[in-house]
Amino acid sequence: MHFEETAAFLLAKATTSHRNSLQKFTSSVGLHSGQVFVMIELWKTDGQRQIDLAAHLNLSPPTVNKILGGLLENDFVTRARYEDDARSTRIFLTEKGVQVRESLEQAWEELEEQTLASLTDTEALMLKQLLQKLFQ
Amino acid sequence: MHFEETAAFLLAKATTSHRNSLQKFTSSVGLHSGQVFVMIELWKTDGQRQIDLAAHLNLSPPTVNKILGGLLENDFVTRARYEDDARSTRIFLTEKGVQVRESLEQAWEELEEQTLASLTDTEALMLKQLLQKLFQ
DNA sequence: CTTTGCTTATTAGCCGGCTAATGATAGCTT
DNA sequence: AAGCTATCATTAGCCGGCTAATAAGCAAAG
Repeated sequence: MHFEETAAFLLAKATTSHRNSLQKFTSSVGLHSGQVFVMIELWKTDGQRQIDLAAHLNLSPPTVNKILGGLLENDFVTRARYEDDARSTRIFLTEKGVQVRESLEQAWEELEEQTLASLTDTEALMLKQLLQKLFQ
Repeated sequence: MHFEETAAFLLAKATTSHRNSLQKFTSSVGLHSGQVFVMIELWKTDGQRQIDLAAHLNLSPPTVNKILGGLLENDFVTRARYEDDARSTRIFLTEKGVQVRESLEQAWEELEEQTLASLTDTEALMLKQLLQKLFQ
């Protein structure tokens, strides 16, 4: 069997390589790669509970908790009690957290460009559609 | 900007998800996800130095070193001095390391099937070609 | 033969994932 | 009201990546 030619193999290899690129670009705006996705989710809907963030991000609650620790330390978000349920906390963007979006969008455009550099526009579109279909 | 529609975003999400599937399948044959790629490389060429493994796998030397630690502990590989250079070690498959290949190939087929379940044959082929083009 | 510099392996320590286990709270059943 | 159960956040601990720093050995220049 030629593992190297399977989609499972290629996808796994793509993981590592893409994470390295991602890390480079996000660090230029002061964020770690994992933190970015939490921020994107909060920009969509601010004030979510951790459990909801985890569900929306397709990540485990401990992973979200750990990532939030870093974001809290660096003042990108704050925690607040959930009024109706003492078990939960709600996560809110700080001013800094709101403002970093613009820098990230710029970095993201460069990342996207670099990611797709080896593909034609048609291929890029196909890739996006296929990825969406794979893990919707 | 809609991050969710970029290839960079979709790739990051897809690969995380894929790693979880991968882990499930490889653990069924007693290997961790990262160890699999080292084994695949050794099945291609046994007796490589760590530095060459790292280069072929596109991983950092410390990462390879750490993964080999686990493989050594579980008797999938052994270390031997490199005759011509005392700095290097060569990594060799054990009998167990050779034999686990068959089990992994079976598990890998299932993984591949599950990975591509939502795609047609044509789409699967396109995906593989695009990934190969992206990270060759 | 010594010194300087490069290469290899390793260690330490970080982030991003995960599972399993805890503790606190909410809520439902009785 | 009491007790069981489910839910949420958190902690501990693991693997897979990485960079930076260390130690050891090789090799070439002087």
